[in-house]
Amino acid sequence: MTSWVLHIDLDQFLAAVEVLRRPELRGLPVIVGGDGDPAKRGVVSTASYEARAYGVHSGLPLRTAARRCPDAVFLPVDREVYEAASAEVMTTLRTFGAVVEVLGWDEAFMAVDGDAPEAVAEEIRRRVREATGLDCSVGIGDNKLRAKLATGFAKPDGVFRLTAETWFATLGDRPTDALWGIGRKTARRLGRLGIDTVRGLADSDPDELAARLGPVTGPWLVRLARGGDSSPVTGTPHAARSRGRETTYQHDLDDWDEVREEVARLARRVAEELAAERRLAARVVVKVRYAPFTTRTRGQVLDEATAEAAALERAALDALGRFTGRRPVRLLGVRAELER
DNA sequence: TCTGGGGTCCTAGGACCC
DNA sequence: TCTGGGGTCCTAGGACCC
Repeated sequence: MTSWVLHIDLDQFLAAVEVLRRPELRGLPVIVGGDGDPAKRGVVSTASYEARAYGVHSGLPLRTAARRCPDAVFLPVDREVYEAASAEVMTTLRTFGAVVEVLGWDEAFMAVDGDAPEAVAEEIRRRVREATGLDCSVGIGDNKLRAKLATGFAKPDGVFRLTAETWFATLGDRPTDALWGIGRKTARRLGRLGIDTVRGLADSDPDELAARLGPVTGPWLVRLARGGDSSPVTGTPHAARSRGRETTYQHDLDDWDEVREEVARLARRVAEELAAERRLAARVVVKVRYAPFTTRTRGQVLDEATAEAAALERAALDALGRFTGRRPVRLLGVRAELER
């Protein structure tokens, strides 16, 4: 009996949920992001396939999206609705009796045994569609990494299998940032070392890369390019290591009294959430993003672990006091690192 | 391209200790 | 007193992902 990993990924999730409750939007370019006003600061969370045809994608500033696709329907992010839809999908996946590892709102891994993973994948897609009205794609792999990457080839609304045998034929000539964990910056660093493709990275010397990119990162990158991944699919959700809140202001704050007030407010909000989850903060980190987008952080260790609002507020304000710059601020954040 | 908000993990450098 | 080397811990920053 063969063991398989399936990676399930909902297609254009946020946009698809919005179309479900407003069927008249079907077939239109739909862009979900920020508070739905493309004139404001914010980015695209999800664009429907119709909107993607205009070059709109996740992470694109809303203003730019509006310029590229002026006829799009812009909608605000509605967390609760997506969380509910996501929960329904995950419940459906659990009806298979396999281990399900949730990876966020719209993704999950499943560990499946047998000789017909494609049949299981199609059955998953059928049940999800029936229960929720949502389409998903399924990647099949002999480990999590290959299953995850397979999904990119399965989309939209399909199934794709990627194994050790087909790895290099499928991905060998692709740029290194096709891999899960390599982004633009790392791809450019690798490029400067003469490594441009997945195959090139796979053929690199792990020790050489360790010396240049770090003792853990170097060898890990080579393993990644070879498709190696021995991490298990785990159903046990792991406890959060940190909890935070941050806000980008529509207009920069230049009054430092207001900055202090906002940091205190964010700290109290984090404290509320910690108390509700019965977790304690060990350290508080304040983040300040100045108007030209330079970001600085300062941390403050707590005398004892706590979820008390007054203590978190005091620590956050202490940390804020250690910032030297008094330039206009576009974002403030407070994050609690939790006691293990 | 005027760039969200929620996270996680790794690295470099300094402090400190023997 | 111009001074080594190794280990460990902490902090700030960076990269990445959804």
